[in-house]
Order: sequence, then C-alpha cells, then structure tokens
Amino acid sequence: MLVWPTSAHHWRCEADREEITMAKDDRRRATMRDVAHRAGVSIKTVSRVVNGEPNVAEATIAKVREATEALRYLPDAAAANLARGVRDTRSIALLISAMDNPFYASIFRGVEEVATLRGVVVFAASTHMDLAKEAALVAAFMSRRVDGFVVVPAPGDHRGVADLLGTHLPCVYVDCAPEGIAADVVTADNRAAARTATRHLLAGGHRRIGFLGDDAQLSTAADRLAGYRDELGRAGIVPADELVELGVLVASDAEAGTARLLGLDDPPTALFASRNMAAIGAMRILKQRGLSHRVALVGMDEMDMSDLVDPALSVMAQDPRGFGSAAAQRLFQRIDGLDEAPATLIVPARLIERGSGEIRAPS
Amino acid sequence: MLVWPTSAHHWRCEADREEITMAKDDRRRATMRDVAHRAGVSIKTVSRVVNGEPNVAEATIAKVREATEALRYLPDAAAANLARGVRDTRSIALLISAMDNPFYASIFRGVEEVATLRGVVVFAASTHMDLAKEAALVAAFMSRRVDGFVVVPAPGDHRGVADLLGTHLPCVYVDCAPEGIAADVVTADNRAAARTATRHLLAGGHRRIGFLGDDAQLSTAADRLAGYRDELGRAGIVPADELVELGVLVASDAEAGTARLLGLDDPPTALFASRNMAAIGAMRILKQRGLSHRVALVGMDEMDMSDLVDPALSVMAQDPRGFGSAAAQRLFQRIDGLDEAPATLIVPARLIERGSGEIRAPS
DNA sequence: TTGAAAGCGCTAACAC
DNA sequence: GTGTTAGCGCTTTCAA
Repeated sequence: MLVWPTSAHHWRCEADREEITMAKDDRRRATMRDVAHRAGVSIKTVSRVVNGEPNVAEATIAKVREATEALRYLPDAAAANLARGVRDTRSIALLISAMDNPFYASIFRGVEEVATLRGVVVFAASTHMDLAKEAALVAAFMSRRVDGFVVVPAPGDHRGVADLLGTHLPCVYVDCAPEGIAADVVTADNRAAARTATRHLLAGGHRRIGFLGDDAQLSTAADRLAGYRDELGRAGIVPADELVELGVLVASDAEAGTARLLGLDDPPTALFASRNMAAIGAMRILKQRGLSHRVALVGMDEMDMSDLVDPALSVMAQDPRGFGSAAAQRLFQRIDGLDEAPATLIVPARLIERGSGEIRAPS
Repeated sequence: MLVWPTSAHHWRCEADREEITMAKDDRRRATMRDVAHRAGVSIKTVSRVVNGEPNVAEATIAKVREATEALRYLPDAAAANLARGVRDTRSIALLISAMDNPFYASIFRGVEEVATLRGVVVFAASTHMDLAKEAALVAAFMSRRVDGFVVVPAPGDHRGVADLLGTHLPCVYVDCAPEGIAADVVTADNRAAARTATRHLLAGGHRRIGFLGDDAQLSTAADRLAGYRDELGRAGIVPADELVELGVLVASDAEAGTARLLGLDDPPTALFASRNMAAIGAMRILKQRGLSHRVALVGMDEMDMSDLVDPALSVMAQDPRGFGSAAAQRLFQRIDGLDEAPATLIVPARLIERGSGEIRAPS
C-alpha cells in the first residue's frame, strides 16, 4: 500500500501560496440560531427562508440570506430529518463486491444514473463477497438511515440480512439471487446464457469444453454451470468434473485454473469463462502458451478492450449498467410504497462473436 | 436505459415462496423508548447497554438485549451524533469523475482500503468532471455531515468549493491539483511521465509524435502536454499544434482524434495517449486501419488487459489504488487534527515496455 | 446501579 | 408575516 510519507522530502510544501482569508473562530459550524441571532429574527423565520417556505417578507429574506452567507451556514440534514420525523433521507446504499471490477463499477453507474434523476445520493461500499461484511454494512447504513438498498449478494443464507432490513426498508438484489429469501432481483438469464455459449462452442466441433466459474454457492455461478451441463447433455456428452474449475474470483485464479485444464491428459479444446476476470486469466495463459488461436474461448461480460485482444474476445454480453438502472427503478418503486410480491427481472445476455469463440476444434 | 418493466410477463413472480414471518406493525422503526418500555427500564439504561457503558447489572443487560432483539432495534446514528454534539460521523465522501472508468474505480478501492481499517464508511458519487456538480455534491455531503472529502477535482476555479468546505472540513484532492487553491494533493509526476513516454518514442526514431489528452484546464492534462512539449523541444523538434488532440474524455473522443491525426498530410508515426480511454480509442482506430504494428503507441494508466492486446500496450503506469490509499491516509491525518501547510504527494509513474511503444519509426 | 432533566439542530403545530 | 412551544431519538449532566 502506498503510504503518505511523513518525511518532508517526498512532498512539495505549498505554504507560500496565497491562502483564502478565513474566519478566525470557525471551529463550530454555524447553526440556525446563530443565523437568527445575526439576522435579528426568530429561528423559525430562518427555517422558512432556508426551506423556501412562503409568507416571508422580501426584506426579511434578504436579511436572513445575508446572515447565512456571512456565517457560511449549511443546514444539518440529519437534524432536519430527525425533526421532520421523516424516513426519507434521499439517499440509498449500494453494496457491491468490489469497485475495481468494471462489471460492478458499471452497476454503480446505472444505479447512480437513476438516483441522480431523483436527487438521491448513492452511498457505496464493497462487501468483497463476504456475507458477514455485507450484514455489517447493511447495519452501518441502516443506522445512517438510508431509504433503501441495492445489493450484489454475497454467497450464503440471506435470512439474517433480510431480518436486519425488516419489512420497511426495501432492498433490490442485483446480478445474483440471494440465498434463502424471496426478494426483488435483477439478473441475467444466466442458465440460458451459458447454454448459448456452450452450444456455440459445440457448433464449432468442440467436445472437450472447459468451464471457469466463481463460487458455486452463488446462484449466478450455479446457473451458468447448470446451463453448461444442460447443453453438453443435450449433445450427448457426459460433463466431466475435471473440466470444471470453480472458485475463480480474480484473474490469477483463472490463470491457475486454465493452466490446470490445459495440463490434463485430454485437455479441453475450448473454454467458457463465465466471469470477466475468468476470461482475462484464461487469455493470459493461452497467450503465454501460444494457444490463443488454437483453443476457443467464450467469455462473459463485455469489457472495454474485448475487441482489441488477439483474437478478439467473443462474449456473452450482459448489461451491468442496465442492471443497475433497473434495480434502482424498482427500489424507488418500493420506496414509493409499491406493495406487491417480490419479482425477478431477467435480462437476456447476447452472444457477440468476435473470433475467439469461433475457433474450430482440431479435426 | 434498461427499464424495470410494469407488464407482468417480463418478470417472474415469486409470491409462492415461503416468506419470513414478520411483525405486523413494523411500520415505525423501534426507538430507544420502545426498548426501554419493553425491558421495563429507563431509556438511559438502554443507552448504556447499547453503547457498552459500564455499571449495568448483568440481569438488566439481558433484559435490554432481549428487547432490542425482539423489537429489531437499530440505533439512529444521526440522532446519536446530534445529541453527542459530535462532528465525527465516521464517514467520508469520495467524489470522482465516473465510477465506470477503472482508473477512478481503483482510486475508490484504495480509499476504501484505508477507510475500512479505521471503521469509516465511504460515500461515493460521480462529478462527471463538472465543477457545478462537484460543488453541489460537496454541499450535499456536508449537510450529511461527513468528516472529510477525497476529491478528483473537475476543471475550473476551486475557490468556491474551498469556501464551502471552510476551514474545519478537510479535503484531499487526488489525481489532479485543484485550480486556484492550495490543498493537499496526491498526483503522479505527470510532466516527468509525459517526458519519459515522449523520450521513449523519440528513442525509437520517431519525429512526428501525436498527443491525445483530456481537458487542458486540468493540471494533469496540462502537465502531460507540457512534458511532451519539453521533450520534443530538447530533441530539437518544434511541437506542432496539429499533432495535439485535446478534450479526449471517452474512448470515442480518442477514436475521432486518432482518425484526425492519421489523416494529416504528414501523419504521426507514434502516439502518446495520456489517458486510459485515449489509449483504447487509439488502439481501436489503429487496429481498424491495420496500423497496430506500424504506428507506435504509449498509453497512460495500467489496464487489466494491457498485456493481452496485439501488440501488447506499453504504458506509463500509475498507481491509482495507491493514490486513493495515500489520499485517505492524509485525510485521516487532517481529521485527527494535523495542522500544517498543504502538501502535494507526487508519485512517480513508470514505463512498462510491452511492444506497442517499441515500434520503430519507418526508416 | 439506575433514572430525571436538559438539550443537540431542526421542523411542526399553533399561536400572535 | 412572524414568533412560541413542543418534540424527533438520542446523550449528557447530575441526582437518587
């Protein structure tokens, strides 16, 4: 980890630059009472002006404005909400696996897009796919009184989390269905997507198809594995366990897994990498071994550079930004009082052929 | 934008699943008074138990615990802080350009890494490099009483933002120095990095070197442009304005810019793409035109797939996650009361040679 | 070991 | 138009 150094020679000091003039005793933040005092009005009048309520004389408004500006008054949203007895804090929390995975970052973008339209702020944090961490974050944000949650669920029984949320705090899950509870979910048609990918590889003449996936406890991963097996079965192929590599979370896991698969006595001639990081790791190993143009590869999730690698990466493209928008929309429906049974929005993934997935099996 | 549909056939209803039993009148969240009432103790005693204060009888603790659990009591952090008259909300805000750019997502990761160690929550939002939006978000988070800010500054005069923050709310800027104010900053040695990149291309025999950069109002972009010009000058080359393409924010901007550069009468034989998205756009156009192995390219910012493209992308690698960690560390020093002149931490970028930057000029 | 009272910064109802 | 009173959920005195 990069450390902010304490020794002086690492940084450039800027003491000489002209500084902004600042009030001497700015320690305590100005309060409404301070403003009222300065403007010579009552505290309630200040409240009216600040909140744009009607029935205040122009002159009074001007006086109050002068005071708020001189004192750099900023309303305390927490206190206001408390007084208002309001549940609506105009903020929601987003819990995702890790922000530095572009797939989740895109979900954030989609959520934010919708939240911003509504003037709602998004608080984000990473669970790193740890259920305990997820629960802790839910509690942390609840005590900060968010209006709702969008969550990419970690593996494990979510009854505890649902319990925390109770009935009045809505939560929409994304990417993956939470284990053990009924809830609103936005997810890809993972099983169908895996079937499409597998069928595509089978059509290329492949019979030994490797599978790279993450934690099979996750519905997402399990569905993809099931789809892969479905399609092999339909082709009359008995799915071999040795061709399945699970627990792939980061690229290095995928590298190890791909290396193992390629080292088998009868190695796969094609791979389905069911996660963005899985595809990256697989490409890395294939490239190292000079197999990029020999072993077919279909990835999952679109990436910025999928079209630039060699061969270009064929993928089952999801729409993570769309996941985020849809989840946020549903969440706001719930916040607005929608009271119907939990539903799952299933978004189809689509095959994008770019080359890597169209490599044919050696004949 | 993907829309959560209202028609029924798009989603799967899950009314039949077994639901968790839930309290009937769960509308109002349980308060400390509710707990006190149920446990048959005073509100203060509940407070003591909840906060783990000493001097409570074991039996009382047990009663209170029972009540908190039965009522699903969750403390209201806002009210607690209000009562405590405390400025410390154990939360900070992170304002970045856009979350779906992996460079900024990595900054988030670095900030979160440090914040988590301290038990501090990170609230994130995107400014989209719009100063007005940045200021609005600063105000929004201030009224939510965060303890401090980490900000990737938008272009434009930051005196207004600094004014908002006042003297008591610390802010550390990342990636880019804010215009018009003295502040703590973590940034790469942008000028030196651009010089290194340019020198590297010059060493490959190139004399016509194109430059792709973003908004020159940003110190980051301006410094890189300056470094590029520095080095051309040292090589006795007069920097040509026609070889400079600014305002590159997203990949499509870079595509247009690269196309323009390649269409010049005397087109560049090498490119320095001073932003991750600039490099992606440049690669796309070079690939389209079959020039990937003819025109040299040095990018900036490391990407997941830099080693997988063809040719592999040479870059000036920054450490955005490190930026985030360092900025957060500095911020916490400030929150803890550090009172010294604003400083700038300059982190060197390093050249990673992978192929695209080592293509020699045609002789 | 426990509780009553006051008040954090603000808004709500009602007065004036 | 404007001010007064009460109280949001909690913590702090301080007393019992």
